[in-house]
Amino acid sequence: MSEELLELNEVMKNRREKLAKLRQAGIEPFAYKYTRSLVASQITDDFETHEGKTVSLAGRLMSLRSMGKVTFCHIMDESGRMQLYIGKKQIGDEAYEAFKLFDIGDIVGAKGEVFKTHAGEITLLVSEITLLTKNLRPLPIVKEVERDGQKTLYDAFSDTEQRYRRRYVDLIVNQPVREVFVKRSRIITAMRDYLDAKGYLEVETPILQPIYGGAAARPFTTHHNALDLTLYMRIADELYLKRLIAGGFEGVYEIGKDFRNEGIDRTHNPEFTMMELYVAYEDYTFMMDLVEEMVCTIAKKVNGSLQLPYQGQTIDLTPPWRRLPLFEALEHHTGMDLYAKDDEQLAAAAKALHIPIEKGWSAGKILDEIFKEKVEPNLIQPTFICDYPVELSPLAKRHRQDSRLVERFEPFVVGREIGNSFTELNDPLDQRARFEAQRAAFEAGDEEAHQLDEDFLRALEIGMPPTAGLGMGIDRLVMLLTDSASIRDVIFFPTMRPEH
RNA sequence: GAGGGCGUAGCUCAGCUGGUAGAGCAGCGGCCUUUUAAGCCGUCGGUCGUGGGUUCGAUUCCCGCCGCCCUCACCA
Repeated sequence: MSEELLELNEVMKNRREKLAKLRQAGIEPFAYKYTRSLVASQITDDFETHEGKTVSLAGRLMSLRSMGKVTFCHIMDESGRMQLYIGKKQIGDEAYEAFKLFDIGDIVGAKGEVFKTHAGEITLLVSEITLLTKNLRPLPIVKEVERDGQKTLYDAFSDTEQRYRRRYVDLIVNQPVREVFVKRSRIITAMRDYLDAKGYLEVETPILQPIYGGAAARPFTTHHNALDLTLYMRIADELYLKRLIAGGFEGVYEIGKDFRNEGIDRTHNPEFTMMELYVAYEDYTFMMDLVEEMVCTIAKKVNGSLQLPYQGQTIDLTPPWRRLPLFEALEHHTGMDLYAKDDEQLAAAAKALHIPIEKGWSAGKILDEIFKEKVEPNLIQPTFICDYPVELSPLAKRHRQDSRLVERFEPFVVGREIGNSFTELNDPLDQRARFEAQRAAFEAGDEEAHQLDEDFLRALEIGMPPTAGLGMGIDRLVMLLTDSASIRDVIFFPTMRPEH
């Protein structure tokens, strides 16, 4: 403790001294409870009703302006801010002396009468101020001034590293950050409401899995001691949810974290939130309609509009969204017909388009690369790209009109994939063959190839009805609907290296 | 993993071609009973991310390391 004190800066030492002084004066600096009658916005939203009434509020001290015998300050609760007028005359000499030991960052309870100052600000004329929690570590002091309706921030807490590492501070001093996370919560609620209203059942499936599957990705590996067993953090929910469809549920969804052992950037975090939905007796065209309707329902609920600004662009979610077969999209953006071409022909095409590829890449991989370079960046307005090559989609059912393709689509917005969907492969023999092909790819060095899941095949052999499946990246959807540039801005605690 | 940028007081930032650091806010001490980036006077506060090197002398130049951001690669 004494060693720790040596490291404290003066401000922090000072606060601890005040803490001791308060205790000496018989004031407990960490209260047990405070009963408040209202929150700040209830008063500011309806001043007439509350004017002259005595109310009690609780919140964090965000500013202090002492004029001697009178101090003005603002407290902030979850709903907003309220100015307090604290006068020696009103609260008494002894209480005013104690109040001088309060700091910005303290959490207080305030009881008083609602009035408006000469300057016109709704204020609490405090008769009783109670310390609820003493702040021992100074907060960044952000000052906000409004001139001609324009808000200017002074000394904003803006260091991204500090903001992500100390999100609790970020949330206190940066109001827009709080709003993003409130909206995130509302988006997920709206999605759940939509799916529940359709009669689908929300379920939970294992996060720790002995065989990881459902996507092409490298997993996190862990170990169960009692079973002496290697387990993987799931990279997708897919194979378990489809077992549930085989088990007789006709519509199931899960919202939860997936984990992929990959790099971190603006659109990727190692743990991220995914919604997966499976509906029996439907196919991917059904799922396209559903995605359109669901995203629009959510957008209307949380933003009140189908038009939304994203990083300087305007996105219009109004259905119907463009539906574009992959090879048409490729032809449109490259001027080349790339359908049914072999590895060599595609390699030549890539070369002609100045897209670097590596030796030994499969046709699917080259197509994927050309797509990413030439098509994806152009998919600004919502677009369904559909009908992918079969080798890229080992869990999707072959296209009913073209066995080289699968019935699959991915919704794109602002040049970014926000989901993935297909008519699910329910032919266990074809599924086994696809797994075998994946095993071959893995043995050839593709670390992200799917693993063969014998039990999943067993479920398909029992019989899974025709089924439509969907995965949606919740974080990316939240980014879109909150105009956030980085996935870190929509995840409370993004993955970071430890500080020391 | 590669390339680029950044890291100075609690917060936001200055610090030119090397001479051991400044401002505003916050803090502390005053004055002040309707202020609102309150004001005025005074004052405290920094192993300049970290470890080496060059130099009489390094926040400044060089190298290693740590962390963050951006771009690329990998991926959703």
